[in-house]
Amino acid sequence: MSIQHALLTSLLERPSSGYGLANRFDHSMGYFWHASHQQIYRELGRMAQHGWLAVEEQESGGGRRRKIYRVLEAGRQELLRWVAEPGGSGNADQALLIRLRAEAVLGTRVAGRELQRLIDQHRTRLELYREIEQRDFSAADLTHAQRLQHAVLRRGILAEESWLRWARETQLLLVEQG
Amino acid sequence: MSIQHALLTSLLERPSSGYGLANRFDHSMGYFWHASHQQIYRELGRMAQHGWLAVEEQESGGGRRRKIYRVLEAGRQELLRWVAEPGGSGNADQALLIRLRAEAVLGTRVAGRELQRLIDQHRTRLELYREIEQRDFSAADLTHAQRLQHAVLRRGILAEESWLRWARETQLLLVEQG
DNA sequence: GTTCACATGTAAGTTGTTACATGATTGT
DNA sequence: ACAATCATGTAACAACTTACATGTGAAC
Repeated sequence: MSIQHALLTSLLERPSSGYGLANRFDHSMGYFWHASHQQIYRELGRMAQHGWLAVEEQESGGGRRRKIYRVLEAGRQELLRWVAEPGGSGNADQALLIRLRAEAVLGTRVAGRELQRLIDQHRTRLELYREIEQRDFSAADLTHAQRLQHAVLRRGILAEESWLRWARETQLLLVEQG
Repeated sequence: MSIQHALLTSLLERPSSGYGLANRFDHSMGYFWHASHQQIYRELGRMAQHGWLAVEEQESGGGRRRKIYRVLEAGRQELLRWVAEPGGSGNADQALLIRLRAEAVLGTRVAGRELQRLIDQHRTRLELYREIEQRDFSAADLTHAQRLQHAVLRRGILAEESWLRWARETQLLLVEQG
């Protein structure tokens, strides 16, 4: 459900049509998330019904219709509420990235708490994976099948290490008062 | 749809009940994927209908019912077909990890091609991200908002670098004849 | 006797994907 | 004229999540 908050963030940066949003989305959030245009149109419709967005229909000259969506105060409040709220459902790592982008446009400073929560979580998981690695894959004479299983575990370990490196980098950034 | 192939792989390693599968799944594939028990029961039912699995119903003594699923030849053939077939829909990175596990149990040696295909893809993406970084975030006087946007891009860059490190590690493994 | 792990399922709702459908503007 | 890009939507389906529902066996 945080696709809505990703869209709110994008729309606060600049009011846009669904089409324009889909394109910008691929460039600004595309590093970690893709949304199809159908998803975007559906969510825009819902958020307009909730009163989070204003729709301005343009019939610019001829027949080409465009709908420009702009975030209303209720939408901004919803985004503020969501950025400050910890966890929630769905992928928390992705949600954190959206929260950082949202902070950039809202000017708040609350995402650091969520970052710390996820750091603890990832650290625990990494420790677990390393224990499994030591226990099951530290022998010198592993079979080919075992080495393949090890490779799958390695992906998990390297992914956690990489995430934690990024998290430290980002934590330094949040501590500075820019 | 490759949840089916993940389950086939697990069941080839050991025939199990849906419940047992759900638990083992969290430990063997849990590094990159979680499946709820409802998903598992549904897919087991479908695969049994397809004739990929045999179901042995146990009414062990009293009333406790268990269904033990075992992979039939048709299921093994399907897994063989899928492992060799490139790409397909869904997350290709996750699918590769399942393919590696499947190779461990099938004894095939075809996943290397898919690994190379994904390496090329990830390399291209990483280059693109680095270009964006240089173009938009190499100045010394970035605002706080810009630095947050940079952090989001950094996650993408570090994730790609980490994936490629893993891929090189894994490629060496596949080249050795274990 | 009550909690925990085992074990399986239905139902409803949300989200995501794929296919189909339409029409205008811009550039060649 | 024709293709590409802009622009929006419906419909059907597939996948996934959450809640509800049930019952056994073992341990404490």
